[in-house]
Amino acid sequence: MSISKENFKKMLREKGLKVTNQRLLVLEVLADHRDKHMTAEDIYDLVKEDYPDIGLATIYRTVQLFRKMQLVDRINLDDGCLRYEISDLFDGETKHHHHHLICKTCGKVIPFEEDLLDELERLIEKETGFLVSDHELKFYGQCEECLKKQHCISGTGTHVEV
Amino acid sequence: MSISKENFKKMLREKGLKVTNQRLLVLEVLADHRDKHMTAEDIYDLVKEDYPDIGLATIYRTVQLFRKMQLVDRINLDDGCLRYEISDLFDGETKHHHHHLICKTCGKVIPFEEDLLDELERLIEKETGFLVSDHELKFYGQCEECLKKQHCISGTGTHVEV
DNA sequence: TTCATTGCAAATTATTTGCATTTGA
DNA sequence: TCAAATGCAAATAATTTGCAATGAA
Repeated sequence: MSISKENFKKMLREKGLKVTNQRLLVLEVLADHRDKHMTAEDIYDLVKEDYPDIGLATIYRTVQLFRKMQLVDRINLDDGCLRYEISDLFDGETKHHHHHLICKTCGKVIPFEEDLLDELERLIEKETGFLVSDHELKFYGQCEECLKKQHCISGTGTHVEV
Repeated sequence: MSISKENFKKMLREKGLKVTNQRLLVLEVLADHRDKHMTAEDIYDLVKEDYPDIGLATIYRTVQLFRKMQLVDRINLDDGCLRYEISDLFDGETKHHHHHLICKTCGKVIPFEEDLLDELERLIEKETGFLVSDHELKFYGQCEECLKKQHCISGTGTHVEV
């Protein structure tokens, strides 16, 4: 099951919510940046290019709404802000849920895909009765480059996309 | 390899750092609350009982130091604050690294132990060259009780220990 | 003595909220 | 028309930081 832009509009209307330019633009920006980890500020700056009057509060309210609609996932890379990415429910492209490898030295964030966790989810459901709907998995360590040059200019820990 | 209280003092001295009452008390509080997820505020309140003059900033600086010393792990349960627990390196008790099941309905946090991730860590190291030193895994969903009484008084989402 | 540490208060910063105004249905 | 949505500014709240005073070695 996949959600298209038209579906999205219908979903809003069905709930008595309104289709606004702001909502469409936020969705578009997120869809155009699949697999990037976007902060509210990042989204804000991009939407501003098309719609200079938008307010940051609207971005926050919109991603909250999208999260409830299961249109975006929130990720936390422990750098002091929350990040958002469009969910695999939107627009079909079957994207496996991925994990993040976070380099403690240079701050780089590397995505890693695999399905081993499905097995674990089933184990949890059997053993605890807890119904899993989502998960977040982060690995901390050192990336290949930083391992090579151990004398790597001791990084800032700032978020870096890969 | 396990770190004792004496080891801890030695580690500090070796680095030219000082053994203070505040540091000893924070360590003690954390050790006495294994498997609880303690906020800085929680630690602060408990240390205050023995040492009423301690400042909150000292708690923050101390857990930062302990993290660098690998004495505590930091966990993020997405409730707006960071939590700390003593690491399995301290005082021997072999505690498996555990994961957290977070109930979206009532906010309960259930620990879950297993070792499946070791396998995954080895896979990552082989495929990406990334050296994993730690991980954090959270599952979101609904706990058994909330599933039963779906009409569960729609929870606050506040952190609840189990 | 001397430099690391502390407590306090002020600063920082991501996110949320109140409210008057605007806008989609 | 009218409730939902927005932009703005102010509020919130966890964490960090500057600095003078304190304390461990």
